[in-house]
Amino acid sequence: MAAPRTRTRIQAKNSEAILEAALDVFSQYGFRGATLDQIAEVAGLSKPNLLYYFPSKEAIHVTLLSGLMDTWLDPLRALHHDGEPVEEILDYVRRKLEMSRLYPRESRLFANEILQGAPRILDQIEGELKALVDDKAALIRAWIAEGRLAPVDPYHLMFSIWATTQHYADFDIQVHRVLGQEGDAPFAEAERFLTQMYRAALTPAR
Amino acid sequence: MAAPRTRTRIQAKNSEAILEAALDVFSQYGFRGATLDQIAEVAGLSKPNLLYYFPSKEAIHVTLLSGLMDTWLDPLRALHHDGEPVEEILDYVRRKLEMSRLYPRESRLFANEILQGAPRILDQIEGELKALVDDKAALIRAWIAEGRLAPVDPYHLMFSIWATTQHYADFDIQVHRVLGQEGDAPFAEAERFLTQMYRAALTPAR
DNA sequence: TGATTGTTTGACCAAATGGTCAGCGGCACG
DNA sequence: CGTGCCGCTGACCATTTGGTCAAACAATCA
Repeated sequence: MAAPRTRTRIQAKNSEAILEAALDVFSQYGFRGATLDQIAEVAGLSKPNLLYYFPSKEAIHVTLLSGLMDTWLDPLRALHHDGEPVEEILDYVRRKLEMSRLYPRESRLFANEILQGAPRILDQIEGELKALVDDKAALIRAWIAEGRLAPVDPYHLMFSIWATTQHYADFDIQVHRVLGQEGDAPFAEAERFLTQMYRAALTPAR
Repeated sequence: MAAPRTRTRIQAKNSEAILEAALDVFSQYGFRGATLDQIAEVAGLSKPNLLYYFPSKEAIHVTLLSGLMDTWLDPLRALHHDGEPVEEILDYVRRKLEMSRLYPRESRLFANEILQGAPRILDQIEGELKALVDDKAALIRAWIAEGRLAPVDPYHLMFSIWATTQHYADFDIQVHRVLGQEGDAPFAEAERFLTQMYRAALTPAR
């Protein structure tokens, strides 16, 4: 829709390069802070050429966000009702943390957008996202009713998982500076900590 | 330093109005996305008048951030070594959550700055913040050594507290839309959830 | 080869943006 | 009451920004 249908190789290559560059720039400066010139430079294209592939700055941004939401929800979709509840949720935490490690720019793009009031993805939040969350909240409530999970508010449980895992992508600079570490070390530590915390909080008393 | 020394009443009033307006605008759009015209309009002053009180856009931003860091660390400073460790930390969580509820703009301003690489507060992060965190981490380690707290990584514990509490300010729109609620209701629920979660995770096995 | 379609760009534009400045008005105080 | 400083503003400026367009250039295929 926003991008021309990817027919030729050139189109495929350049559209990809633009989105890749835009992800870099938007995720760092937010929508209003990013400029087409920056994106063009990172993409190795001229500004008019960008606008040959996308009708506007906003179209690039929207394309990125839409394409992203789907991927972003995958870890939650994979929360299945078979399996041990506590371990299922711990797996979800690990998948979500892995997303932060592998796709920090995507996480920041999201954070930026929501910080600014989510003007371009409110629909998806109230639609897809809410529907999926409601669905999984019901699953969690069922587990709790069966006594297989400590009684916790499923919505705030999910919020806390989002917050703690995305923190390592979004606040990456702070984490590294406070720890005085570099690279992926914090992620390994975070996995241990979060596993331990959520296991303690979710294991039902017996 | 950045603002002229507040001598007269007019200066006090206008400097305050400018910072208040700037907090509004910067916290919503980030530094690059905010404009002086916007700030001036919100403050009810003319743009040249803004620049009579502050030498530049950046000076306003820096003034806000510097003044903020101190307040922001207060809840952590209040973590005392006397008292029951688990309850001390739960109090800290509640204070931090209360900050998010009362000062969401401040939280977003911070989030925006860190998302963008914290160019203007890296020093304070590596200085004040790190020093305070190191100090409190030692306190937590001592509690653990005494067997009064479950053995957890103190740094990642603090990260998780920051993440979960600030989430309710920074991702406020998402929280409200997913819950289908308005107002402060999510904060009351969050307090219950976080208290429960951290109590479970921090209470030592016996 | 030539015609057609797809791709790229330099030059340009209007609007917005951060910032300047000369001067005007008003408040305070001797 | 006058004079001097504080507060304020309209007009202005250079630069940046999103976006346009005609024309040049490349790829493809009959």
